[in-house]
Amino acid sequence: MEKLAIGEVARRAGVRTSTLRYYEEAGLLEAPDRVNGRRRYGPSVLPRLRAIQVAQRAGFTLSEIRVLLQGFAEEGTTASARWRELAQRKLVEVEELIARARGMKRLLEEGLRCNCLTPEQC
Amino acid sequence: MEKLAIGEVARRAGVRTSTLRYYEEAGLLEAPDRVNGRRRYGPSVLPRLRAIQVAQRAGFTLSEIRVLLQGFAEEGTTASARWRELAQRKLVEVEELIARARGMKRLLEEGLRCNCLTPEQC
DNA sequence: CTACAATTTAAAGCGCACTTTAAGTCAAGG
DNA sequence: CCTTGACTTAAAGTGCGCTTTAAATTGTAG
Repeated sequence: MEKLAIGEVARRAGVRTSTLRYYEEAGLLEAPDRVNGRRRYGPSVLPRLRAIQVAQRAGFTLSEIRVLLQGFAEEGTTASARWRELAQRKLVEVEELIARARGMKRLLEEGLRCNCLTPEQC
Repeated sequence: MEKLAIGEVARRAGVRTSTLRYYEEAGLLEAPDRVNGRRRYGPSVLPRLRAIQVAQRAGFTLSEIRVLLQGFAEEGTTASARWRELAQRKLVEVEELIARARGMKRLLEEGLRCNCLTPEQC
């Protein structure tokens, strides 16, 4: 039997059981089978969780990831087309984030070079 | 008379009146004088608000900014020494942020180059 | 059999930076 | 006089991604 209990999935994926229930609630994971009321996951949940983690590292929010992982395409839109579109948009956001962070860095370095007594007078 | 009503301060600083009350509550702004129960701000609130905005753009949280703006130094610590210390630490954080964002960017670009059908198989 | 560990649920809590709401006060203008 | 608009307060709400709590139930080991 390759059905995994929630604790086992959590252990293997490196998340908490509460996170798995939360993801289910949030529509990121399908509701798994139940045995005596307990969740029993098929092994495919593990790559799915890895995909979620990768997408999170790429800066997607959970609700964006939910859209990314949805199986059905709208009118002639494949999953990969949807992914491409979202990734393209996210890339712009991430580039903006980098630009903002560089701005912060410059501000901080300037602030450190400047000899003002308080930031207010700077 | 150079005393400003809260709405005037908000307009000039580009924030909401609720934000000003919130900053007061949070210890970022001193409680101003009152006339008939209404707040009357001296003009020095404007540079202070600008300082807060600059610090926010530099990535400081409000509670860090509160510390930054505190007039009193601990034992032989001047305001600028405290600022330097916090700025130094924040610089490290910002550099980490930039590194993470670059990681995201790489992930996204790789994902866009790859021809997987779904992120799960990628 | 009994104790323990894992599981279940719904609901609340958290940290951040505010915003919104509701109900009330007050001054100036028409 | 009456409306309008700016102001007051305390308390609750927002969005995000979870975590924590409480109380109940079940499977397993000793």
